[in-house]
Amino acid sequence: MNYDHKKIEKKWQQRWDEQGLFAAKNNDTRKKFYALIEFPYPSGEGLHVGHPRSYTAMDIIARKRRMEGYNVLYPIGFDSFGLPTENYAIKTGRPPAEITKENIANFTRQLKRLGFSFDWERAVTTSDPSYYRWTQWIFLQFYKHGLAYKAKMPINWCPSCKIGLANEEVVNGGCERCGAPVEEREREQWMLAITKYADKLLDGLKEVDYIERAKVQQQHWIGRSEGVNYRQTIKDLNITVEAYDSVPQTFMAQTFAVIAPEHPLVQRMIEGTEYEKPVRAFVERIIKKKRAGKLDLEKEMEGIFTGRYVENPFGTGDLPIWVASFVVADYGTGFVNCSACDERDFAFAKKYNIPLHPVMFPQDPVEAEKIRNLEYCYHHDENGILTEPIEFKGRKWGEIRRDIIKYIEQQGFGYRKVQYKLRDWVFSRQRYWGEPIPLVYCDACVAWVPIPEDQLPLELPKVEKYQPTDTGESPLAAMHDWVQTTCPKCGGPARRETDTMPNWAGSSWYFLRYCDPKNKKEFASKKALQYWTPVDWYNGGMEHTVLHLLYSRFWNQFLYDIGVVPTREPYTKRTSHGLIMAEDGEKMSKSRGNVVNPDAVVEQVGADTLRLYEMFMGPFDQAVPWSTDGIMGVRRFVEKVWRLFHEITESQNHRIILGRLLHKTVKKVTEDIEAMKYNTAISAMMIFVNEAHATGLSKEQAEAFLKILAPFAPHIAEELWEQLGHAESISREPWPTFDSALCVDEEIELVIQVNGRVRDRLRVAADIPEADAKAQALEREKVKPWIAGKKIEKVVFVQGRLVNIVVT
RNA sequence: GCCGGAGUGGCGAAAUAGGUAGCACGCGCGAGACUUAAAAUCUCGUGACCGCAAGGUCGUGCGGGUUCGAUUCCCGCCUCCGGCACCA
Repeated sequence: MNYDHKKIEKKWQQRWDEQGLFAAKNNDTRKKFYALIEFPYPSGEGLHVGHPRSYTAMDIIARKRRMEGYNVLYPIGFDSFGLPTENYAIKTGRPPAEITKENIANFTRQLKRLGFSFDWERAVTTSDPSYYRWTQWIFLQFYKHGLAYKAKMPINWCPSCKIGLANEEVVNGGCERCGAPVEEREREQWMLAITKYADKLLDGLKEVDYIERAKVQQQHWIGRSEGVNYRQTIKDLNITVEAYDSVPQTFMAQTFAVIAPEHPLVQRMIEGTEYEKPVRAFVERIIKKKRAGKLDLEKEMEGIFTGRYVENPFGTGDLPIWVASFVVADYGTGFVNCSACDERDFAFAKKYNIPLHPVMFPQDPVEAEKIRNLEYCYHHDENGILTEPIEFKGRKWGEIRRDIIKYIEQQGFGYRKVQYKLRDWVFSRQRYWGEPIPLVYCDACVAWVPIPEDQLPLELPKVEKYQPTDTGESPLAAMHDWVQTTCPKCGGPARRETDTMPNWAGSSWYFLRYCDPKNKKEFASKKALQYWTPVDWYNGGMEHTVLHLLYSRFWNQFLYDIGVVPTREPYTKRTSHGLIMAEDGEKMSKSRGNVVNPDAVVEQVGADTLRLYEMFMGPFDQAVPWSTDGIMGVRRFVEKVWRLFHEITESQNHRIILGRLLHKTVKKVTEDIEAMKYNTAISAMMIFVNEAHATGLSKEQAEAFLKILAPFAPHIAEELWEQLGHAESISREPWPTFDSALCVDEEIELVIQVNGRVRDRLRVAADIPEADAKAQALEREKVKPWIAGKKIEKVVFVQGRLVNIVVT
């Protein structure tokens, strides 16, 4: 019988579908397991070979868990709002909803062909009104709790996409999607106050099991630092200005201050003075450069004196205020006190001949002299010795942080302050294809009024044109009939918000909807959430670590705080897969023409082979290049399995050997799956099959092997399982167990070393006594020449491994 | 610059509570068997150098160190990938 992957795979996919085999049950006494992958964006290009890497990995986990007796939820859905579809709509004039429907149909077909054990009955689509009704509802909860607010602020504006971008969407000063240089623009934007959750998001990381890289990246992104804000006054103007300092140990070294070019105080400081003209010119030039994204590239720092001084709260003289290019406007106060103990400050002062006053020195007197002479900048050294203030003279920089902050507070110089790099989330988009923001502005109430919850969803109206307007408003703004409405509160005239939500919105809570996807009264019932959440294991790409992962944690924590979800953290465990590169080692991309189409692969070699290959190609968390030859090797393995079950008959005399190997294989596969070491798990199964070809195998052995193969290659496993005479799906079988005693060899190869070099090997019982092993080793013919005439210092014995004779 | 991760055969990679590196597995390549032939399949070989061979020497990015023994641990570098990037 020939192995016909097309026939077999189709047959089982249909059967699984008909039987609803992978539908998760909400009311169940079994222990639950919630496996999650990042749902795809249904692009016109169809599935990418990168998708199955993550999906197969979690499918293997999900299938194994079912066999281990868990009630498994492994859902799928579509993150269908977003730019590519809208851009395609602009180009073709076709409604995005229509395009999306087609793309989803195509993705569904492609995903089903790969045999994933998704619960298709729970599939959600973020652009479906029955779904985004609840996205809007959650937004209103944010609004009602004061965490959604409108602010006029400079946003990252992409002139090509005509859209405002979140900080996270700006890559190297360019638009993440189209690469065009990003400009700054003032706009009224809806913001989500994620910074209010900075500490909670940080704390939550302690209680979750995430891949270390992801934790570190999130911590970095949140960027918490603890320091002091100095209270000080600009001389002659009587303006109070604070300066943030995260390294206050060396505050006595401060000799000047800098302010960001964008800072509103700059204008007030120079108004009507001789500095007004040059400073204004400087500021304009720098801001222009910054907007063009050209400032970061050249590391050169520039500045200009404002003619003003800030009163030094420490009484060591007034600090001249400079406008400096390197000051970040929206971090801290945008105003910084500078000293010899910071590299940038030091370089800046040197460039403009501003006096410096070091107060920390190395213990080495020669080096200390160099610091006194300002030869280089000395900073952040745990062992640096302070000279000022007098109360801290002689103490080490690394030991005085707490004390000095206390001192600064006691003296009234400033107060303790925590800063974050995290900024609030720019939540509105001037686009059509997103969730409408369910608020209306009422002139009479002078406020944004929420649409009553029972009137949700606020559906996206059909428009004629999908182009953003020239003013940068969304196409919805041109729909006057839609925009003009009445205020739900006072009944007076009102106008709708025409901005929509970013596509991070729908994906920030989809894992909750999966728990109860058809619910019409709530976003998910308490009971369903209680049972399923948190997600036990979430696998996804590293590229989503500071975007989707952080945002969805934020939403979940907020929903927890208002009492509508049962757990603080949404995901217990987070792992990440490596990228699949093209055969040439480059990133796969349409423009390079090196994209591998999964449809063609499945057609040619079958879904089981593709799944196995993607798991076998290399370590799961590492980037690996695609290899057409490599996939043929895996195909050969699949065919070998097929032949094993059709051609090889049992041969009694080798059953013992194979039995041991089977136990070892079951152990290896069982453990490797948990550690996501799929490549070595498959290699172990290959070894087993190679051996079984030589020795034959019994029915029980064949069955056990099929069970461990099933999560990887479910179609062929089902088919062979059926051929062995079983009527029930193999996915209903219990996961095989192994006998630890049978996983160790009785006989081993003992290595004999002389001075650490292998000179001989011999087969001995695994539990050979130390004395016997040593005695035998010394008597070996191959060993004798190496020890003859030499003094034996000692003989090292490692149980089950080696004897090492040390001679001199 | 800072923070992660990684450097091992012709290639993807195995092996790290220190213990046979690469006869884990797979690909590729070479030879052979089967075949009229090809494909498929099966068998054997495949790090470098020396040697007819037995065998030996060198080899896990580079330089040191600890150890009977280091791909694994420590110190100092180099290169590549990912992230952050004037955050005071």
